[in-house]
Amino acid sequence: MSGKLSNKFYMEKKNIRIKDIAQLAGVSSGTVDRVLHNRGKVSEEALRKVLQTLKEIDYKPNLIARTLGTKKTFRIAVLIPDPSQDEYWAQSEVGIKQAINDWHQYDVQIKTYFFDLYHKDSFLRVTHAVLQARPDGIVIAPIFYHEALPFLQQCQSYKIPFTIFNTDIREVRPLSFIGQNLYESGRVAAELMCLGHQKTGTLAVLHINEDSVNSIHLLDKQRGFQQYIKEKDLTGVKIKVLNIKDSENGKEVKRILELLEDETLQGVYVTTSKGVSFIAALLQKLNRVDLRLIGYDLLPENIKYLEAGTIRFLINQNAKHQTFLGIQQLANYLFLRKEPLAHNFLPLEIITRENLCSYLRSAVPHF
Amino acid sequence: MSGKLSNKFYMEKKNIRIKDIAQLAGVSSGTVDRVLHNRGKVSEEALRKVLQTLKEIDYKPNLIARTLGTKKTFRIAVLIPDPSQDEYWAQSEVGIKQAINDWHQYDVQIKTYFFDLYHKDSFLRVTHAVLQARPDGIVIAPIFYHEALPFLQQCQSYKIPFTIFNTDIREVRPLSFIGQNLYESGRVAAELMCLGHQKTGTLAVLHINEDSVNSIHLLDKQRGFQQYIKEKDLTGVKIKVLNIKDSENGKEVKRILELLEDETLQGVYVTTSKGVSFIAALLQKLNRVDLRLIGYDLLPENIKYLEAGTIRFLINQNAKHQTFLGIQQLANYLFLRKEPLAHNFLPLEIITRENLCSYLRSAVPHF
DNA sequence: TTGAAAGCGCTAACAC
DNA sequence: GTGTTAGCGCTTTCAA
Repeated sequence: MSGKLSNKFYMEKKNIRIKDIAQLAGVSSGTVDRVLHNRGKVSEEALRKVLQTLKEIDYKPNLIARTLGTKKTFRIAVLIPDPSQDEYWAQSEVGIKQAINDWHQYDVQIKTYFFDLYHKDSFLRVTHAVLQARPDGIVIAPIFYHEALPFLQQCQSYKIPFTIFNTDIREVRPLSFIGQNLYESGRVAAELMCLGHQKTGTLAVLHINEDSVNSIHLLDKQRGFQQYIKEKDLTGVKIKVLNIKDSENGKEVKRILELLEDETLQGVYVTTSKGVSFIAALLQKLNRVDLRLIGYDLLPENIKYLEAGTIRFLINQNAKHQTFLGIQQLANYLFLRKEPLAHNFLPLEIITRENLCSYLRSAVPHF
Repeated sequence: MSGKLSNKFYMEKKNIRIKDIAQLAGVSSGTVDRVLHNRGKVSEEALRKVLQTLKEIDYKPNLIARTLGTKKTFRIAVLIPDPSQDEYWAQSEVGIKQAINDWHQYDVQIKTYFFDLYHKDSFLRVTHAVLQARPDGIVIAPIFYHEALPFLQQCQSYKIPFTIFNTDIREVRPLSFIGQNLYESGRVAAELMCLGHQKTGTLAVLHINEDSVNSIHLLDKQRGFQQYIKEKDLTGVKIKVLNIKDSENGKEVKRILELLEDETLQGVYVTTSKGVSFIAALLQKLNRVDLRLIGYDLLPENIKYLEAGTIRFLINQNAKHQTFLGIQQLANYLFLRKEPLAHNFLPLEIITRENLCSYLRSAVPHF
């Protein structure tokens, strides 16, 4: 340290190793290791000495060496709906693929399990298969609440750590949850809807093509939307809520058309990622592109209408990032013992025609 | 592979090691290593054999083992303006601190060099100090173009890799550039400005408290803003551009006040992060909060006015993330030999009152 | 209960 | 030119 004054960085000392601690404490490195991981079998005396030196210095283990030392290979199961059924989940799968790519070389094996987006029994089958496989960790989008709950409780009793994304389940304590605050999401939509608009007229909230299971969550968005309007004291503004189970169904389409014919209608907020392009198509046909249309996610169809100007705003839920992060956190936990944050609420990204390509360009970070 | 059928993951094979390649090619692992890093001293014959097997299999080196094997400690110099002079650069420093924290345990030493935001000679002094220290890599915000250029060319001739962030310098080929597309940034501002507004009136573009050096870049924003208006064919909209060198100066303030008294004024776009809170304060005083005010960055002052509703939109340049990413990419390059993308244009994040806290909550990812 | 030692996959120095 | 080998810091096994 004294002889290298020409080196601007000389003040940085090398990290302390287990060996150093052992030396300072007057024990062997094996004993230090046992203390660090309290694997027992350490005498009072040795324990005291090691803890003492540990207190005096700031030991940060070399995670890389640790990783190399433990030859254990981890197996992670990822459960999401079948990507071929839904563009949103197709994006999620992209995140999985990226994570697989990142971790492949380190004996972290990631296996994907798809279940049918519309059939709970398919989900149940998959969860059974996962439990059979006894993975070291699980990453899951628990969109079927009632079926997911017992499964996750089972995981807990098996001591299999899991991270949850997309849909929160409050009853279980996951290693971490990754998602967005849906209430705030609704508020953001309302804010964008009202910006520069007149203080009268009708706004519509549409829940399209979603299972009733999910609608619990969609109600959060709706609440946020309504609450914002209420707070702004926009008493001249009426909010119509429509629940469209099946946009292919003629009767349902008729309800939508009726809504769109409303002369006082100012804007439409679609709470589901797959619903908004359907409305956009209708608006184009009806030549009502003056309406302010707000929806979710950078799905190919949605992007098309955003670029065309029919959709004004998309709030990005970033399924790719959510999924990637979920796996990343679990793998880091297993592999490097890094505890993730319990709750990771991703930012509510506002996408417009003009900032769209800045988002399309920027990939999920690789590490 | 055959005996473990009960294991759902059995099909995943273990990663190939150098030793395996050596065996397959019928040479020693030393030779394989020499080929992989083309350190020469390999016979035609051996080279051929190794390359052949390398072609047949998909070898991904274990970066963790490599890291542990190379005992080299890297030294990275980071150059930014003095954080105490400017909140924007204070955020940048937060990114540095996070990176230091991440890399400390792996013998990647990061040293920060601050220079005076307003004095080029201070920058020159700092660059000399950096060159003296001969770091293994440099991360720099080259806000003084004419001074930075020769410095970076010097770095190139010394073969010191560097990443650039915040301000692009096209003449040199950095390892990577991290920043935003400023032209698009201006377009986004214009889009947000026009949304739901009437098609007549005046819009103001204000460059506040920036050196002429930076104004080259601010002009990009201005161009984007103007171009958007032009494309929209908003012929009734007039754009006033003001260049305010010093918002403390009475004369300059007067020019601003004159502008704000303009009855036709609809909105103000401030291209600099530190200028917008000054305008916001004025608007509050003049009780002209109906004006749409758009600025940059989540600085404490700006956040205050965004929450109050005086600022409608902030476009986030995310100095923290830019800086963190710059260091991250350089360190990964030195340490793990991961080539970053040459250009990393970060997304143009639109911040409103309602999505603000979702952004404040989400930290720069740690890895 | 403890220390010694092998080994994780790779790098780099060193003989031959 | 080539193969061998000693680490990197940690975990884990095995004697003692």
